[in-house]
Amino acid sequence: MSRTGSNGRRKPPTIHDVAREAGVSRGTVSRVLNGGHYVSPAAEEAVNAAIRKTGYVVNRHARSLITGRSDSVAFLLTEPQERFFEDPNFNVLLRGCTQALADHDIPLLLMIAGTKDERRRITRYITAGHVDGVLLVSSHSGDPVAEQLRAARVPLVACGKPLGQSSRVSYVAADDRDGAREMVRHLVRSGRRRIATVTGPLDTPGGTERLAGYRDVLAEAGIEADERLVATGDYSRASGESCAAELLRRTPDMDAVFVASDLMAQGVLSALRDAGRRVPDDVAVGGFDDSPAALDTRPALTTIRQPWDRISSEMVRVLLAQIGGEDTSTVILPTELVRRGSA
Amino acid sequence: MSRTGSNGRRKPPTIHDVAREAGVSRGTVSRVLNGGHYVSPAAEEAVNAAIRKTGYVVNRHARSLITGRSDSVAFLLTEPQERFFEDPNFNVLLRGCTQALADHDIPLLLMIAGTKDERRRITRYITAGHVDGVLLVSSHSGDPVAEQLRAARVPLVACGKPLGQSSRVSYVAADDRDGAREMVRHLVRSGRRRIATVTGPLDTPGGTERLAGYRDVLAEAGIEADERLVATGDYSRASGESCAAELLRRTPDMDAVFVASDLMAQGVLSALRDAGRRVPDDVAVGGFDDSPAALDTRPALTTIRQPWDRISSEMVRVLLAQIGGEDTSTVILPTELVRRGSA
DNA sequence: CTGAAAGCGCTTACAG
DNA sequence: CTGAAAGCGCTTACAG
Repeated sequence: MSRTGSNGRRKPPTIHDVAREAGVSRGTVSRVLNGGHYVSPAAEEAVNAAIRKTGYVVNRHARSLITGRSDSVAFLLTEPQERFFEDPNFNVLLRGCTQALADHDIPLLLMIAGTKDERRRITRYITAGHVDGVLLVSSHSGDPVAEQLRAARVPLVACGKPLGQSSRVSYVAADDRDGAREMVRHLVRSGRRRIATVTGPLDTPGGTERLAGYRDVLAEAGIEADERLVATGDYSRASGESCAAELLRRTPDMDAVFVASDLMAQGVLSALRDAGRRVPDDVAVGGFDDSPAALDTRPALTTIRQPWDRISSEMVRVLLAQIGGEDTSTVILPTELVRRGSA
Repeated sequence: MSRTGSNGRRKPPTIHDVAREAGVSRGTVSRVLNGGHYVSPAAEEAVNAAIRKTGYVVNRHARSLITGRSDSVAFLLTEPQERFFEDPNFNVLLRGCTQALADHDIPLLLMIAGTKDERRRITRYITAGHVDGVLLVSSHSGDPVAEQLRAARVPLVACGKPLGQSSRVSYVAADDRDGAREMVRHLVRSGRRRIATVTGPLDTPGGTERLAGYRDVLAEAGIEADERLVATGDYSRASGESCAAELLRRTPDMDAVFVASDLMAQGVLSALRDAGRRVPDDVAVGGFDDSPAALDTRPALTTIRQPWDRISSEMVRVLLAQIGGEDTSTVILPTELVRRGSA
C-alpha cells in the first residue's frame, strides 16, 4: 500500500489511498476523519478499516494549510536570566503542560526568548500564525512580548499574574497572598512574634503578593510591623543566604523567617546554621513552593505547596478554550500548607 | 496590504502579495526565499523590499506540504521515571538544544513518552513525517522507541551511548570512562587507598563506563580491587545516601568515594555527616556532572564537568547533518576535573 | 534569469 | 449521506 520515495524512506499513505481502499471518495474519508458527521455507518466502518489497514496518519501540513490552524502551541519563556531553568518549578510546569497538551494530541513547541533578537524572531514566528496559541512563562513585569502578542490577538495565557497588563491577559496562578497568610499564621500560632521575611523580587507577583500576605497576618495578629524584618531576595539560593545574614545582623532577636521560595529557604537554612542558630528551636523557617528539594534539607522544610499539576492543566484548558473563541479568563488556585520539621 | 479574515485576526500576506508588490512572478519570489539562485540582483532587491514592506513570513505548512520536510525537530524523552525532570542535566541539555536549533530557525517539539500508550502515539506521529529528526534522551537500554525510529529510518541522534544498538545510531556523549579515570586518579594522587564508588544503574552507560574507569585506575595504581567497595545506586539523592551508609558498614576504613553523579554525591555527603565523618579529612568525595548544586554543598563538591553546552550543540549539528543525508556518526567529548573542597 | 503551470494532501461548500 | 471540484500557499521542473 505504501509507496517508496526516492530517498528510501517510505512515502506514507494519503487520504487518496484510504479512499481507494475503502471504495469511497476522498471527501468521505475526510468527513470520517473530522468527526464522522454526515457519514453512513457502513462508509465509516469501511474507512476506519482502510485507515487501519494502510496505517494512514493525517498530514498535518496539508490540513493546516487549509484550516489555517496549526494544531500546535508554543511554550514561551521570556526570561533574561537563566534562572528559570534552575528552578524546579519550571520543570514541573513544562512537563505538566506537555502532557496536558498531549492528551489533546497537540504538540508543544518550546521557545526561549532570552535576547532581544530572539524576542523579535519569535514574535514574528508566532504572529505569522505558526502556532495557535501561547503558554507564556515570564516572571518579570513589563514584558514587551506579552504586549505584542496581545496586540496581535494571539490566544495567550500566562503563568502567574502579568503585572503590566493583567486586565486583558488570561492567567493561571496560585493564590500567593493567601498562601503567604497560611504560612505566617502558622508561625504566629506556634508562638513566634519576631517574624522576618525574605521576599522575591518586587517586580514579580510572587514578590509583592507574598509580602502583602505576610503583612496581612501581622496586622490581624496585632504584631507591630518592623521594616528591618523585611529583606528582598531574587529567588536564588545565594540571595536567601545573604538576606538571612543581613536579617541576623539587623534583627538578631528574630524567631522566624517566612521565605518566598524554597530555593531561597535553603540559603536561609545555611546562613542560620553558620550563625549557630538551631532550626526550628531558635528560628522557625517557612518556605514557599514545595519543591522536591524541600524534602532534602535538614530539617525538612515546612512550606506552601503550589499546585503545579493543576496550574499546568488549567493553563492548557484556558488556552484551548481561548483558541476555540472564548474570552480571556483568570484562574486562581488554592495553596496548601505542608508541615515538616523547619517550622 | 494585509487582508482581514472573518475572525478579526489579520490574514498574513502571502507570496502572491509580495510578488504583486515587487512586480515579479510568484516563482521569482520563491527563488529569492530559497537562496536567491537564478535571480537577477534587481529582482532580488525588489522582492526583499516587498517582503519588508508587507511583513511577509513564509507559511511553513504550505512549504512543508511540497518539500516533504517539516523544518522541525523533536526532543524526545523516553523515561519511565520522572527523574529526568529533576535532573539538572536535563535542563541544560534541553535549553542548549532549543537554542542551537533556534540558530537554524528550527522549532523544537518537546515530547515525553513515559507510558506505553504515549510511546505508541509518539512513534506514529514521528514516523508519519511530522518532524525531520529526533533528539533522543533515554537513559536505559533496550529502548523500543529508538529501535522503531531507527527501523523507520528517521534521522536520530541520542544523548549518551544507547546500550542496545549503538552501532547503527548516532550519539553524542561525554567521555564517561575517561572522566571517571580523572577523578579516581585525583583521589589516588591525594593519597587515598581505600577508594569506594557509588555507581549509576548498570543498564546505563554512565553506570557501566564510570565503573570501568574506576577499575582502570585501581589496576594501574596497583590497588587491590575490593568488591565490597562498590555500591550500585540509581542516580537519586536518596540512593546516594543509602549506598554510603551501606559502604560505611561494609568497609568502615574507606577513605574516599567516587560517586557517579552529583545528586547521589549530595546523599553521600549527608550520610557521611550523619556518621560523623569529616569531608575531605576522613573521607574524600568526588562527584560527576558539575551540576549547579555542586557549588551548594558543604564542602563544595569536587566533580567532573560534563560539557553540556557542547553536547547539545553537537547533537543538533549531527542531527541536521543526518537530515541533510549524511551517515550516522558518534561524537565523544572530553570531560574536565573541577577541584573544589570535597576532595 | 523569468513566468506559467502543475501539484503537494487536505477540507469544505456545493450539488445532488 | 456522498462525490466532484475548488483552493489553501507554496516549490519546482519546464519552457523560454
